[in-house]
Amino acid sequence: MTAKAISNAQPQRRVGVREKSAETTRDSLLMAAIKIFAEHGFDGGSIDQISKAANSHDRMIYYYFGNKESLFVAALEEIYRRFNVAEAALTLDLTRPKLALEQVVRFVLHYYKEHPEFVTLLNSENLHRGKHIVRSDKAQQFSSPAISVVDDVLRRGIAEGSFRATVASRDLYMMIVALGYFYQSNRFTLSAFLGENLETPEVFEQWETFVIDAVLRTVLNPAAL
Amino acid sequence: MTAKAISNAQPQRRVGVREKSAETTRDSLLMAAIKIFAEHGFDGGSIDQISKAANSHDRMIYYYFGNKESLFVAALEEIYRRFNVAEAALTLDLTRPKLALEQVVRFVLHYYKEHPEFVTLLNSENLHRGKHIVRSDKAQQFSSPAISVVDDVLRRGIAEGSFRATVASRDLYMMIVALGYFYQSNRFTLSAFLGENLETPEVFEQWETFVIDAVLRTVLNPAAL
Amino acid sequence: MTAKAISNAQPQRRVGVREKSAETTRDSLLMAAIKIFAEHGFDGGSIDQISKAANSHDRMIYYYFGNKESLFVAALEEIYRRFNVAEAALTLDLTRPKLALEQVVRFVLHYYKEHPEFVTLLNSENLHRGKHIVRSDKAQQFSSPAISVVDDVLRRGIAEGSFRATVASRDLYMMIVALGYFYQSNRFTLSAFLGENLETPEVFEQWETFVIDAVLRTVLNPAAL
Amino acid sequence: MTAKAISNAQPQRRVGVREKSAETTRDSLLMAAIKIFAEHGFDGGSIDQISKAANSHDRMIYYYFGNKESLFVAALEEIYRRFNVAEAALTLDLTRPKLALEQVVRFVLHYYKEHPEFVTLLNSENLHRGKHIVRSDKAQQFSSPAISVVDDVLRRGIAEGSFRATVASRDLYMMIVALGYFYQSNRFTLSAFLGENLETPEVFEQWETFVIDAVLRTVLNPAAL
DNA sequence: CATGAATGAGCTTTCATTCAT
DNA sequence: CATGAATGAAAGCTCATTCAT
Repeated sequence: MTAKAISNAQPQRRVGVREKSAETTRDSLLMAAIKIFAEHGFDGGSIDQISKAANSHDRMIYYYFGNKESLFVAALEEIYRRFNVAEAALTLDLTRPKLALEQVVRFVLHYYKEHPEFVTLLNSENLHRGKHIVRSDKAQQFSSPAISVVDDVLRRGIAEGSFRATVASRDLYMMIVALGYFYQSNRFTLSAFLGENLETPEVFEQWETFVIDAVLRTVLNPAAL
Repeated sequence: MTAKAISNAQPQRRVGVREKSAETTRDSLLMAAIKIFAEHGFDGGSIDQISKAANSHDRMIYYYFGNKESLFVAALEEIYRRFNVAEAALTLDLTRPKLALEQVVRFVLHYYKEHPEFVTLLNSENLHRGKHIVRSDKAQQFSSPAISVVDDVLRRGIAEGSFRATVASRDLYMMIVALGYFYQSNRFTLSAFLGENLETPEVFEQWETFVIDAVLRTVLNPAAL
Repeated sequence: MTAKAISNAQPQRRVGVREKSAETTRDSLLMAAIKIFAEHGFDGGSIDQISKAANSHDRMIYYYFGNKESLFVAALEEIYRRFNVAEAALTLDLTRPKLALEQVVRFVLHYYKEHPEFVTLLNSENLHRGKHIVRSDKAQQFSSPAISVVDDVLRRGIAEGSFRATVASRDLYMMIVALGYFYQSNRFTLSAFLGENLETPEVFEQWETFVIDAVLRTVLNPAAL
Repeated sequence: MTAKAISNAQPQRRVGVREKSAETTRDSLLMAAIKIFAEHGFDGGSIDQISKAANSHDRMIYYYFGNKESLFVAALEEIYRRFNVAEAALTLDLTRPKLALEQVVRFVLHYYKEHPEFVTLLNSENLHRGKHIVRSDKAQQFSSPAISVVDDVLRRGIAEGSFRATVASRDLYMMIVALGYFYQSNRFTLSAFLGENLETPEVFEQWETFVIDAVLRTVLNPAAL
């Protein structure tokens, strides 16, 4: 699937090359679905909005995806795929575990910031108690890469002696993700309640520094601090 | 629950002897709104569902709250009020900052676990970019108690010498909340991806222990570890 | 009923003098009804709009008028009463029938222009095939003064010899009213179709001159032209 | 009725063999809209009434027209189109201007009598201050034919010497239309007030005779009377 | 004299979806 | 491969009106 190739798919009508046309329509519907579901949630986003955003028709969604739920599942799978692609491109210097861990934290925080649809789609899915994702065959395989990256770094640090041996990679992974996710997910209510706009670069950087510090202090042997 | 304290009670009247008083109708609509909005979000929850859950009628919601959005705002205000009430009941031993901080973490994690509506309502509000809460006059005052509790503990620990002086109370507050919130908010997708059910007591306790540890390591002077 | 005394009846709450209070509420509801029904018609105007415009409550309309239809009848009667009051104040020089007829035309055209509610309420009533006005005991008595004025002038002119004897006063009355009413009633669609704004004073005056001319030419003996 | 000529037919398609073609559905909705709006006005006529009168469903109105207002605009355009079609079929003997003018008056008065929907729809539109018609691209072009017919006759009469040169065609047009329109539009309240049923053929004919006389006396040179 | 509470039916509009080519 | 047409249910909301004090 060539996701990047289809943004602004306005003139997809009468494309000329017959074989490409189908893929283009399907893809632009999927892109539109991600956008609309991210903005309005599963319930708030309508089939009509999506098909219009894709310069297509309601009927095409049923043609390609069957129904609204399956379209949502496809959207979820697509954003996870993208996350994994981005993460795979992350090259860590495992010989320096502390630095590598810092890189992981930075990557996660920036990815969430630059891909708010990732956060809102997952929120929508959790509101529905994960009922869509369990229908996906690909669910399990999505998470493993992410957690294994953390696991790799953690093992190296322990082997090296700078990291504490009692930290579970699952907990460390969840900690990093939680601190990145929450900031993005709740930035509107937080901004209102704290009286401080969390969307300014300065506040974000301050948070990033704090999170790196907190993660390292959690993981490092006191001697290595 | 002290109904009189509830906000926006426009139609004031003598309570009288009537079986189903106005106070009851308004309150049961609000309780139902919290329940339904928590389960289905703002878009997914319908006026009809709510009025039926409250054994009342659609029309009454408009009579007491004006429209769906104002009802949602009232629901948000109510759950924040409840959180603050619960937090106010928390008695901390400020002479022992480390223990007090642990108590705060435990309180937050348990409150989120036992009040999932708090999490889902806030998620729904953030999906709408905080547009409802900015309409609330009470927004600002809600957060201050929560963050000031953390601030108090932090100051004491710093004064005592056991806590590092460079930690911002806002960051510490957000860290605690993030680690509690995320676990609850994303437990369904996390369970699916990790292949492990996060709703079992054992996993929760393990997480709680980890969070306490992480928070303390972030805050404590290395010497005090 | 002191209709003129109640415009801007905002501070009618806690009026002090007990007896006046009721009349004030009833009157302000009636004034509001005329305004709202005139602007939105019988169907388009709501009980709620009216009671709010009168700084009162829905319930009061039922208290004073019984239901929406009776309120509309009361509004119709009131505007007819006002028209007759205004017409009664018209002093004609019957010794000069031609001039008197011109005065009648001017009066009618200006009354419609300055009382658009008269026109829109009657239109609304005609849309309902006059079903409300037939319920009014006062209906018949309303028209007689108006037509008798025209009749008086016409008789004088005929007696004098300047008017043609074959003109029926009913037709003459309808002609005058039609030319005044239509201009006001249809000014929006006419303006759109003619591409000329009929609400400017110049265009109105031009029309007035034309109507006077047309009426006189219809009535006068050719010799008297 | 030539359905293809109707405006705004967005969903174009092959007519096919289906029993209830789209053309039929759209048209019957439009016919029903004219009927219902004419009977109850814009506010009084409901989408439900219209769709049922057309043996169709609410949803189809939104499919073909978008919303209630656009349906009303389409109805307005259609009745104007019909009027113009009828007028175009009117063949006048311009060599005899006096007779031609009489024909125009007769045509207008009869058209209004036989098409009461024309009157009530325009009244409804004027109640809304012409807000719908200004949205129509076709507004301007509708009136020109009507007024140009009057203009043609008037010019001929002036050229011939029988008509006065100082009469404006716009005023003459408005006079004719006003006298026809008002009789039809206000026949219910007029009947009530005059105590005389304006719907009987005799009274109508008497009025027609009077109007022809009034119009001619307004236009003719005294010498030609 | 006035009001707060309640009601059921109706409103316009949008929903996800299927039919028939 | 794609489309125009159609559908029934439900959405949020407003309607005129009555109850009970």
